[in-house]
Amino acid sequence: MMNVAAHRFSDAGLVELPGGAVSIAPMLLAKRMQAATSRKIPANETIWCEGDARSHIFVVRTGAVCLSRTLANGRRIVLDFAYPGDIIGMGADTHPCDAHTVQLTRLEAIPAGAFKRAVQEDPEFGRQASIQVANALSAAYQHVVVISKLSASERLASFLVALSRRNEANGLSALSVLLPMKRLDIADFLGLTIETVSRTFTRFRDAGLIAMDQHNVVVFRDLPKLRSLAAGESEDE
Amino acid sequence: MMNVAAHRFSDAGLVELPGGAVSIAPMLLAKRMQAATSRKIPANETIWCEGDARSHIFVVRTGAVCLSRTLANGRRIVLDFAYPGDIIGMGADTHPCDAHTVQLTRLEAIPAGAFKRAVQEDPEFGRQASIQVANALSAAYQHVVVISKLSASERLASFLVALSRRNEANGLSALSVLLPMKRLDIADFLGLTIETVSRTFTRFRDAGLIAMDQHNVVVFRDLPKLRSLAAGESEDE
DNA sequence: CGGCCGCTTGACTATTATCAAAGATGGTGG
DNA sequence: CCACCATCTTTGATAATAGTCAAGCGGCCG
Repeated sequence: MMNVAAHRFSDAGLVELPGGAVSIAPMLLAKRMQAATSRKIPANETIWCEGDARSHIFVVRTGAVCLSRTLANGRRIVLDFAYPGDIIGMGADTHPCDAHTVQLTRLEAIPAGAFKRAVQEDPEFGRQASIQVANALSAAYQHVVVISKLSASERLASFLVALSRRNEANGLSALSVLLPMKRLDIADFLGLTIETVSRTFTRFRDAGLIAMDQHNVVVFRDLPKLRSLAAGESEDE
Repeated sequence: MMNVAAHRFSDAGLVELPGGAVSIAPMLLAKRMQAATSRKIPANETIWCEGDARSHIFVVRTGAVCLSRTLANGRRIVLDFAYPGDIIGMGADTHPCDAHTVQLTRLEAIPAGAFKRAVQEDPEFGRQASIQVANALSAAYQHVVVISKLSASERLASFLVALSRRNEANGLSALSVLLPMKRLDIADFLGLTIETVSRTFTRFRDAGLIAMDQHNVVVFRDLPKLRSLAAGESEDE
């Protein structure tokens, strides 16, 4: 239903995904935990850069991570956000994107070699990986849809609804969401500018679709309408 | 370097990919050919629809296939084009997109069951699949970049340059390309309208970047400039 | 030969980006 | 604890790019 690529939980245990974030079931993860070390990273810190050699696979424990690419002339694109439970840094030998924290974040770092070995030794592990990547690819396609065919309002609605659904999947309320990232990150994820994102938030508020006490807490006042917007079912067409 | 997702050849033999197209090495394909039947399909014919149960995996032999999604209100997005050598229709049990021919196309149809069995029986087969999907995901990310941050000219340049590189990879000239698909397909792939695509072709022609005798044959007159455009290195920034 | 389909071109509109500046917010040090 | 500063967000005015609406052109097929 949305663009936040990796935030789909599955009954599978595994994972693999070049640059994107993937969910991992606790038990299978636990099997590999002996090799992992924990790292605590402040907000707005770079975890790796595009082109860096991949040394570790990271599991997000707390906080949030932003995965992005930057073009020659400085234009930046956010490809995905990773939240607790997501795993990031898999795939090719060199990272295809930058990764930075958007708030204080705790990561488990699993050496790339150990992870690779685990995938090779356990065929089921590898099979589940394929499924996860296929899901991530579906999500990336959905991101293409959102960016290429939805208006500013529809894009922001789609972003908020995805966060709402994620809350729901985690047993939290679907009626409010926290926005750990900055407006710039949201804008670059949705292919908009910070001004347009800000104005759209204001319009949503004025239209009674959401309420915002602080600018990183959104309370939904008309979730059905937002969902309809997110699906591109707007009246104008 | 581009968005035409599946058009990356690798030394791997395999494949897997929800909706997208993937290249397959001739030899490994041959091993499975006994189960395949050939189909010849006219232009503008639907191969499958979004939501259909997946019955076969198809290998494109000649022609070209367009993979697309359509939103509730009719807006359409082209996710990928598939050319000879590409394999389409893998992934989930139901197709996540529509597929239609853009010209007379010959397909090899491999029953889904036979394909699945082959993947399960041969671990290396499955491992290569993961790699292919990872590549497809990288390409999808690149598509996101193109659509969210490039101007109309840059998007079209990126499309043309990708076709040029594909020719090159196939031992053909990089200096001209054929466009088997309609303007609408190009527009929906690049997140533009047919009018904008048409105007951009005209501007490229007027600027001496390309020559076009027929509207489906493009001859490059300034490939370096086009490549620079495609990379988003335009002077205006 | 005629009609249809797809491509091109033109005039105008609209959405979003850009440029600019004024509030918030949060953290730091006095 | 408060004040200040840097950073982020919001708001406003204007501009530019691409979309929309409309019409004309051209080739292809019946």
